[in-house]
Amino acid sequence: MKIGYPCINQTLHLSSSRTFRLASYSESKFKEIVDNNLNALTQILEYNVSSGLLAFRITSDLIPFASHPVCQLNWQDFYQGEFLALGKIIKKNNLRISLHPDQFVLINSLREDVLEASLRELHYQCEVLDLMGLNTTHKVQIHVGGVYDDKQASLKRFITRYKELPVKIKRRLVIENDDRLYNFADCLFISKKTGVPIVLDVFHHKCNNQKESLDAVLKKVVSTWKKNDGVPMLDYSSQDSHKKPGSHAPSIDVRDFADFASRLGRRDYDIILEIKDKEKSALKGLEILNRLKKIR
DNA sequence: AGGTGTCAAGCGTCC
DNA sequence: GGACGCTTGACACCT
Repeated sequence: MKIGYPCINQTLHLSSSRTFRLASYSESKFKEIVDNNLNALTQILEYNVSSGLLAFRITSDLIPFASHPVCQLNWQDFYQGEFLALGKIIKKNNLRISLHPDQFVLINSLREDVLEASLRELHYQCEVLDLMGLNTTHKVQIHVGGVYDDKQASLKRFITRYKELPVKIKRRLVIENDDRLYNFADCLFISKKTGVPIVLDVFHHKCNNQKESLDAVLKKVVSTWKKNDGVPMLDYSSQDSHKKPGSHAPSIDVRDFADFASRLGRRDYDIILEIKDKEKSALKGLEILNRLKKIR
């Protein structure tokens, strides 16, 4: 069982997701920012290793504009050495890595230009993992996408598009249930037709479900992950009690997490805590997992 | 130095 | 049909 957090570390005063405006794009600016981001990522991973946080989501902003036509530099070759060095840290310490393209990546879009941009972005994110020399247990996770006034047709379009993906993307892609449009049952339907593994977002599942028990859902989730996909990944967060349903808590709800963790049983999962104070909550989560392990 | 409007990209909801 | 939310940071320009 590994636990970690997404993208940003608040203890170290550095960022692996610095970016800049498209209007101010230049090759030197690009190199300056990417140098910074790769260096920051190295330090964040080292912090994670020394803290026992062995799961981590790398930011989509690591290489700004990597999938945009404005970027003409062959960054894959230019930063080959840096990527390999990062991969070495990851492999040596047995870290689990994911990436999560944001809301613009929609492989079931009705718009051709959106689909093309999405494929370019997926290609970039998969390439980052490839360049690090990582195997296919390191994943790129997306949501199913839009509904476009016809959920059945949009589900089917996702399936068709998925089947047409290049192997480079397909072997890393996993889907995640969301809080409004496509719930776990929808993801399972897609997974059965395609074999795509499912990242269960436990919090979204609470918001949007068909009354399946957590245990029943987890059992099904596990069956979607094959040997080459590694241990199933979960996203966890809890409700901000001061905000409307669906809002992420500022800090981990220790009791809720302990309750959730105790229901995971003996099966193995890697968990990303999507909580605003990042590594601070992840460290509390790690402590809870360690305590549970001792009791068992 | 600190404040703030804005940023490559989409979609759904609300009015 | 336009504004806003998602979820949020950080750039870039202003004072």
